[in-house]
Order: sequence, then C-alpha cells, then structure tokens
Amino acid sequence: MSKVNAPKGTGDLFSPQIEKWQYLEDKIRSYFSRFLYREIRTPVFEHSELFQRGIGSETEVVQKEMYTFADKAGRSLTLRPENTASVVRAAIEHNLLNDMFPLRFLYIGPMFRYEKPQKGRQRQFHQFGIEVFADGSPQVDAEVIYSAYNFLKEIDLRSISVEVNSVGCDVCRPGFLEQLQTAAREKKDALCVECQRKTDTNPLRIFDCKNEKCIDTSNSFPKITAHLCEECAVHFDQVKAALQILQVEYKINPRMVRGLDYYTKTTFEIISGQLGAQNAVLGGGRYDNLIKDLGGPDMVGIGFAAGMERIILHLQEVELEPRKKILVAYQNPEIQDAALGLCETLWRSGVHAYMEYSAKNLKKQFKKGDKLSANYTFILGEEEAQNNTISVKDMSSREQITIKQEELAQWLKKNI
RNA sequence: GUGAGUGUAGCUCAAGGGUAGAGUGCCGGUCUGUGGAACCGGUUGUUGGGGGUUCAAAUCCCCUCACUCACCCCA
Repeated sequence: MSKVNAPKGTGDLFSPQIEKWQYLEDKIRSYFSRFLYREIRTPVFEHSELFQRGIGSETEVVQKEMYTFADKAGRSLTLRPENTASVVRAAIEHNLLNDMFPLRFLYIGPMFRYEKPQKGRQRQFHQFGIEVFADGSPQVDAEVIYSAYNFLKEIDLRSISVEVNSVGCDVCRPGFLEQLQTAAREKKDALCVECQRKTDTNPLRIFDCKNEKCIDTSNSFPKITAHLCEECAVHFDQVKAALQILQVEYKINPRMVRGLDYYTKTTFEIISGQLGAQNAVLGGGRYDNLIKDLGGPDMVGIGFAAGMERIILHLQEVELEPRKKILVAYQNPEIQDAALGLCETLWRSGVHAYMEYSAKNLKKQFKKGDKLSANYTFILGEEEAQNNTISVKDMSSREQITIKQEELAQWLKKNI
C-alpha cells in the first residue's frame, strides 16, 4: 500500500517539540491574564463573507490565500486566515459589547492560508493574539504594544525590535495615497518593474520593495507620518508619549505597511533578526471602522496576532522540570501480577510509573529503565514477594535499598 | 503563482555508468536477581514516482511529485 503524508504546508507535533508548544501556551495564558484578558475560541471556519468584508476583498489574503469551499447546502465557507474578524463577529453576535467588561479577548489557535511554504510560513499555522474593544484612547494602543513586547522579553526571545507607525484614517489617508501615487509616477523610471505595477494598484507597497534603487527612490516620497490629519497626528503623539512611560524601546517606521485593510491610525510590528525572510514575529494595529463595518456599534478595537511557529523557531531551549519516573520490574512471570498491582498503587498516588508486560528477565527491564531515564526501579523478586518488600534502586547512584510494602507511601512522600 | 537547490536504510550521509554501502538507531547474544560500556551477530531499501538512452542507470536525459530556501505576501 502506498502511504499518505500530511498535506503540504502542514505538520505533526510530538515530543520533543510539543513540550515547547505546551510551555508557550501556558506562558501566554498566564501572562495575558495580568492585563485581564480572557480566552475566546471561535470556529475554525466562518462564512466567507466575514473575511471579505472584514479583511478587505482587495487584499492579497482574501484574493489568493483563502481556503474557501462550499458545504453540502451550498454555503460558501472559509477556513479562517486570521482571527480578528471572527472575534469581532462573536462579540457582536453575543452582544458582548454591551454586557462584558473589560472587553479584552485572548485567542490561541490554528489559521489557514494557501501559500507556498518556506521557513516560518506554513499553510496551517498557529497564532495567538489579543483584541481590546474600547473607547479608542491612545494609551490603550500603547498598552497593547507594551504587553506584546514585554511578553516576548519574558519568554526570553532575543534580538527583537518594535516598529510603530500610523497609517492614518479615512480623513487623511486618501489624500496621502494620491500624493504618493503622483510622486511615484514622476519617478517611474527609477523604479523596478514590480514597483511600476504597484504604483497603480497599491502604491503603499512600494515601501516594501527590497530593491536598493527603489528604496533610495521611495525615500524621497511623501511619508504618511508627515501627512496625518490633526486628529491622527495628536493621537500618534499621545501613543508615543505613553510608550515612553511604559519604557518600550521602539522605532518609528513610516515605511511599514500592513496587509489587512482594516487598520487605522496605530500599527506596529515586532520583528526578529533570526528568522530569515519571514522576520515578523508579531503584528497588529488599531481598527476604527471594523466593528461598525461588521454590523456592530461605532466602537474602536485594537489587537495583534503573533506567529507561534516563528516564536518557537527561536525560543531558547526550555528547561522543563523533569517529572520523576519509576520503572516497576519483576523477576519472573509469576510475580508479574504483583508488579501490576504495585503499578496501580503508584498511578493512584499520582506517580509516573511504567512496567513492561512481556519482559523475560530483569536485565531487559533495566535497559528499558535507562531508555525512559527512570529515576528509580522497583524490583519485585521471589524474595520480595515472600517478605512483602520492595527493592528500590536509585538509577543514577546505583544504590539499592529494600523497603517494606507498608513503608511505600512514606518513601514516595520523601523521594518523589 | 515565479525562481533556485535537494530527494539513497527509522535518522545522518557515502557510492558520479559495472554486485547499493558506512555510521547511528533497533532486535538478539556473550550476561535467566540488576542497566548506561565493550565485543559478536542480525535487521530494514521498489535509490521519491514514471518514462527514455544503454549490454548495463542511484549515477546521464525528460516528465512528475515531495521537501527546503527565496520572490510575492504575511504571523
């Protein structure tokens, strides 16, 4: 029979990698509860319309990268490419925006995008993120950035930096885009073919280009930060002031462009120097219109999403406190039942115990003990069975003692 | 979607037209009440798949698939 592999861009997680994931998930939940975030779990698939309206039907993600399918009733459904639209949908659907306080959500889970896999990029990948729905104070933006930055520092991620920008709002952005487009058209000959195309379709993307000539040229183009309307400019200044108080080391990057249409005003990224081409570990921003656009009240949201694979890729080795393990060994098949009984006692006491069920001799069982890196081996032989005792061997010191069955609980308390 | 690189044992890799190999792992033995060492033996392959050239292909050619990296885009 031919074998079946996991689909392209997906993978399986098991030990020893899975321990890193469990570690990371634990840290996420405990850390963000400090800021009063509570977890939310939304469906892995949604009506396709949610993402078209939420993320923007002109975006790359919606145009080319969604796993969209029709269910048996002909509904168009899509595996979620990100979680913000879903969280907003859920908050509106359950009237949480009126009832719940504080309106702070944490999510962890798989996302799906039909992309060509490479380092730090898969078709099924995992994000955690937060969303805050509030009145739109600039301090909230700063707090969100602070919590993200500080989290990555607490899990000891090295060589990361924070980049912040403002992408303006409906008032100032359209005018700016026009100016940018005009400037790009004037310098058309100095741009690469790709950027010439972007000039018409999405001029902001020219700032992304890695071509040196394009970088030089676009340096002279108008910057969004210099063309913000009064409201956005004041807001941005207040965000920066709050970041100062929160001691976040950040850099203003007026070239930073984000791929989702819903962002307004503050946007930010945390990038890593060790990730190859996919250097963004975490990205997010504020959305003034998304909630309204999805049928909710006129309310402001801000959040971020972090790529868990990318974090795991340069997570330092996690030192997990190894749990102590006991191997239960028996001399011959006649004593096997007694060994099973002993195991049951250990399991019921919460001890990590293991026994072999078809072992021929003690030697083999000791070898298994090494493989498990068992801390102790309990030996039941004919002698022990006769005297109601257990021989206990410390696997690292090789010292062996014999205890009475009645003393077992006491021994466990002391040693495990 | 575009480009480049790589596919040989469970894993890491040799062999560049002439009998598919090594290390490691795994199983067994030396050693039936005591493990990590040592020694001895055994084990796994349609050389990713298909086609072509040739007396002969892991090796050369074509196609395809998978993986990796990069572009695009993003977490």
